[in-house]
Amino acid sequence: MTSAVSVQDKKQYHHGDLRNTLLLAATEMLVDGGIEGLSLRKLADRVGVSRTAPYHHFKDKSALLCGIAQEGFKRWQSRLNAILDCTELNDAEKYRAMVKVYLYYASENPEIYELMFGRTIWKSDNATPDLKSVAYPCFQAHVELVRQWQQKGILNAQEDSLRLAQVSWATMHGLARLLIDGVYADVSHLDEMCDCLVNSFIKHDYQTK
Amino acid sequence: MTSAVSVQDKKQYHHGDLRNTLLLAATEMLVDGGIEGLSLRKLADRVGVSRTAPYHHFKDKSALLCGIAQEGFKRWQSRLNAILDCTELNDAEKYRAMVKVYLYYASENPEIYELMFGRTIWKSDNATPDLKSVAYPCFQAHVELVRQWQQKGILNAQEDSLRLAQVSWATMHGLARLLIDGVYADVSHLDEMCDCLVNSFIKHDYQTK
DNA sequence: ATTCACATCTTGACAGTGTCAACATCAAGG
DNA sequence: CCTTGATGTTGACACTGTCAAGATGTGAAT
Repeated sequence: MTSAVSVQDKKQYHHGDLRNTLLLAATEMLVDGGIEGLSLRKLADRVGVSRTAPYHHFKDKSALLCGIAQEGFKRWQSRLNAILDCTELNDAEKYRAMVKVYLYYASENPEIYELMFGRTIWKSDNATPDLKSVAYPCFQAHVELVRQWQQKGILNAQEDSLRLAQVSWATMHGLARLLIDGVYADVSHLDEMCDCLVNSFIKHDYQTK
Repeated sequence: MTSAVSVQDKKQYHHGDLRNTLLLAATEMLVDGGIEGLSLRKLADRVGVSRTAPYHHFKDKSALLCGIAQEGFKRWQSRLNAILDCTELNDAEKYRAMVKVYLYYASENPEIYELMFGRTIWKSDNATPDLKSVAYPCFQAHVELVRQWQQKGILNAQEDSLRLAQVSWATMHGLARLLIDGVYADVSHLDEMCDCLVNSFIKHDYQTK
């Protein structure tokens, strides 16, 4: 019985799981307080560790934010897969469902969404290689989806798949930004806007709405 | 001839036109250096005035940024009007032209665009009343345009005008953000993306491309 | 013309930030 | 055992936005 109470009671010099603890606490602080309100010093304080301790786990503040964004991508991807794997939906319904889930995810996690796709990380190439290795395939998968939907006659097959993927993503992205930043749109009519979006891209035969 | 040389030579205690000078210099600093690189202190230094002088002309940093954004809205509106007033374009061509000019304006003035529509100002309601009085009518005008295009059969008349205005604006906005922030799109295929965007919204009879 | 009020500009100060350098502590392996 | 490297700590620096108090000039009213 060398140290029976050490796990809980003893304040240990080495934290043991600081990296994860930081990511978790930072995400919490992000939810209430926003990116602007998140400082490394307050974060360290909250976790009960010195100001510069985080620097042994993240190169700089930007790297920490990339870590949070990464987690955001994973959660989005699992939500997306849940839709694509759903056997009760046909392809057109899957497209509509994807759009709605995308926008609900964005409006429910505005700060994380900002990190995933905002200038904070991407402008001036602050993105970690790790983050890129999640973010890029995420879009590649969308391009592939668009291609399939085009083949099935749901999306306009005359357009180049990559361009259509960029434009359709941009529409979701733009709507998400307008909602999150509170410019020209708010969540009160989110469903209607989603339907309007889907109807604009989907071929008329499938506009079951 | 009381003070013939005073305008240029004398370093005066009172600047005389500080507000405009600040706006101008800040815009310059914004172009090279980005929002992150613009600090009130560096700005004041550059203009040759003390740190806190700007506070007599702008309530805080945010108010200064609002001033720049306001100027951005004015310039965008004049560009838009130039298109709408052009007699050589039919209505469908005007829509296509608007989209292109919007995206070129955004990609040519990324930092100003960020101020006009980005979270820096709009998140947490930092926008000046003055700014709002330019930004809101700007969207109202877009709604009205959409309504007219619907009546002329260019845009889908079955959709609610407001929703369609939000979604179509969101598409331009989203594309602009992807371009500016360097996520999933770059300017090298801007024209193609614009055409793809227009084709997605415009009725088939008018897709002259 | 003098005075008074006000707009404008200044210096000083404060709390906060990210990050580097130097040092302390501890776990693990030769 | 003792060295090595991962991890945590304190001190320091330069930078930020912003407030308070005082200096300076301008214009209007007396």
